[in-house]
Amino acid sequence: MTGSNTKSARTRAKILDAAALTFRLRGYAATTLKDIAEAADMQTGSLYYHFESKAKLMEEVLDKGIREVHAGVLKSQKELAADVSAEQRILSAVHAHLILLLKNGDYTSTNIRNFGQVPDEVHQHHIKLRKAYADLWRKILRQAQQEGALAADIDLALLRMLLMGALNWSVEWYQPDKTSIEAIAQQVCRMLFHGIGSSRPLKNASA
Amino acid sequence: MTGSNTKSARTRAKILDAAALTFRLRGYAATTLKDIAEAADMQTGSLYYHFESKAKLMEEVLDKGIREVHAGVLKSQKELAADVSAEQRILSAVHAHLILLLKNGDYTSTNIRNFGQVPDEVHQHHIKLRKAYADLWRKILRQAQQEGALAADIDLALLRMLLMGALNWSVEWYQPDKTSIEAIAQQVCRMLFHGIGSSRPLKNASA
DNA sequence: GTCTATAGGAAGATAGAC
DNA sequence: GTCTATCTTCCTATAGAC
Repeated sequence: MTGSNTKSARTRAKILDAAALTFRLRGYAATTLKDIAEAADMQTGSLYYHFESKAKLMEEVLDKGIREVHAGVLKSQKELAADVSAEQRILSAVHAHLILLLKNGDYTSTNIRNFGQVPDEVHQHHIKLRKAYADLWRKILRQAQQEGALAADIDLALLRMLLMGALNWSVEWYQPDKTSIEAIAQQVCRMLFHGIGSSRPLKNASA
Repeated sequence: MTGSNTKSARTRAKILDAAALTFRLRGYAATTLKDIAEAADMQTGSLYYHFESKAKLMEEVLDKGIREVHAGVLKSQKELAADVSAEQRILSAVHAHLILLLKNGDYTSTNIRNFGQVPDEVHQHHIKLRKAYADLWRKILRQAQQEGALAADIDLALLRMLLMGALNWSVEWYQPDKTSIEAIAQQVCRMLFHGIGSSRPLKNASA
């Protein structure tokens, strides 16, 4: 019945939202079910009608976080015209990742911030989805390299991890009222493709 | 008496090491004083002779983590010959940061992984040291730009945060038996300065 | 479906013997 | 300085009324 619109489904969604928010702010262990219940305007005991444990609740939040960012990046790629450059495709993926992380964000950023510190069972359960998302990026980068848009000697695994790190870390510093997400994505890609050194190709490179 | 070699000081250091290790693995909230005591071969109650609370213990671990990486990067800069290029200086700083994070690492990586999720009091206490470390990087990058080694239109604040993100994230993926830290640092700097695009300046650029 | 009440356990911290 | 024992509090989870 996922996604149905019964009252139960709506309450369930409200709890999940509250959990994502609270987990993101405080982390898994430091979040109590009372915190979540308060954020969802309920009593602690009532949560158990919808979720069997704190761990299961976290599992769903983490899963939804990865699914959202995965779907967002995938969509960004499908919406591109067939003939756009590899740089455009990567810019689009970077932008989509940042949007999901920083704007649509409690689920995805809970995922980023807490993945390392959940109970083993939750961690294990979640690994497959993480890998699937990593595979999407592998594919994007590999294609760019095969087309010759990325230098042949770039280590794609290293590049991917550095890029994910640079992007994911933005949850720690991003301020909505400063630079726009789109501007950040553009600058990331410009530095990435053309380098920060003064000898790099100039100006119109990112147009 | 910090750094003295009395028995008390040695026990204190042993507890701190155990705490850094355990906090890094499990996070602040999920770590119990019993965990720390076990890792230090003591009983829980005995910890209180040396530290007044779990929060104070975390404060010291976090402080030591930043101090170590700050000192390491500073040392890397002082040891360079006066005439090395900006790229060399940054490579050296990147390398030092990674070494502290990945090799000498429980204090620094506890810091990276848990900074967002400690009690407010601990967080507040720690902000100054974080800022001082950020200032060191600001200075390194600004100087490189002033010398003309970084393109004039690079946003240094953004660059710094992206770079810290890319480096710090390595605690999540680094495997000691794969690529060496030195090789990672070199590749990071090569991609960073010259870009990943196929049009970038070739080969000897990083020599 | 949501509430109140509470069981059962573990956590941080303290007291006092040695 | 370190131990054992314990206080107090808070948390997850369950039971049963409504």
